[in-house]
Amino acid sequence: MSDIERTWTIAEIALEFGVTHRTIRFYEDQGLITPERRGTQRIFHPRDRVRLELVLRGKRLGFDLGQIRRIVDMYDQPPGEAGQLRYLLERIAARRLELEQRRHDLELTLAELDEVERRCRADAAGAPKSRRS
Amino acid sequence: MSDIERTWTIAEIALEFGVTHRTIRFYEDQGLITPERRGTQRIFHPRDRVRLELVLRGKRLGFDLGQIRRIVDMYDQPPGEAGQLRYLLERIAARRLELEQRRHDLELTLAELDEVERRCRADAAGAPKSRRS
DNA sequence: GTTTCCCTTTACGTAAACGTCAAGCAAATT
DNA sequence: AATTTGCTTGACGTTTACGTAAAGGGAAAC
Repeated sequence: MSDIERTWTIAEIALEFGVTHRTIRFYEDQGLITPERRGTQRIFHPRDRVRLELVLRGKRLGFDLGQIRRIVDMYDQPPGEAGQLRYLLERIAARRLELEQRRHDLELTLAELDEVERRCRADAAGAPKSRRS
Repeated sequence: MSDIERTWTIAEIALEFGVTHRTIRFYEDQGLITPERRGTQRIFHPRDRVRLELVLRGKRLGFDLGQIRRIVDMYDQPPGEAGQLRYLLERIAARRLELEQRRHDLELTLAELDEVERRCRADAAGAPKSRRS
């Protein structure tokens, strides 16, 4: 009776997330997503959607697919032994450092954009005749 | 005595700006810089330095070389040419949107890292299989 | 039963931004 | 003169993230 777990086809996923079939199959090749196979067809479950979401966000953040895979792999680690947990914590810490560095660069870039835009608008407004560097 | 206009060699420029010779020649191929040629050698004038500076800043801001080319070309054109300024402002606005999306993604990711870490620590405390200090 | 779709795999192609030889000129030094 | 040093021009190689075409399966529609 219930949609205990809806599933999606590759076309639906591609449309919804704004990527092509090729992209999705490529991500599967890279081990970023692992949709179920019914015969030869791919069946996408909610967890595949979550992972794809993470992948796309990682891309927007400017990570390459290798790094993205390491990131998404962190999310469904089996709660394992203490050693593994410590290792995971280490990687989380490292990733956080990276992200915070990135955030810093981002702020710098936005500030520089503001500055360029400011000068640009000054040029546009200030009856420009000649300019010095 | 009259350093009325100092010039630089490709090696000096490369060292100073932290790029390789290959990069500089590539930028020349792309029409981003046009150093003087004395015989077969390249002679860099202050204006080449200015343009290279613009190129590198554009790269830091995340523009591709095609966009950068349009931007640095503005440098030689009648200052304040309305169309060109508008183009630059458009690119800046678009880039800012991307960066702000990125900042949002960053916050989400950092928050999720916190969450993963929290669960991870709960696991470590709740089901300790081995102890280590 | 055949056409129509959607999906599949395999495989080669592409673009950006250089890297990396290879081979050679030209001035400076020995 | 010979060597070294710095610069030059091709020209092919590299990586990432897919695009694109070829060839075909399986089921649903006609």
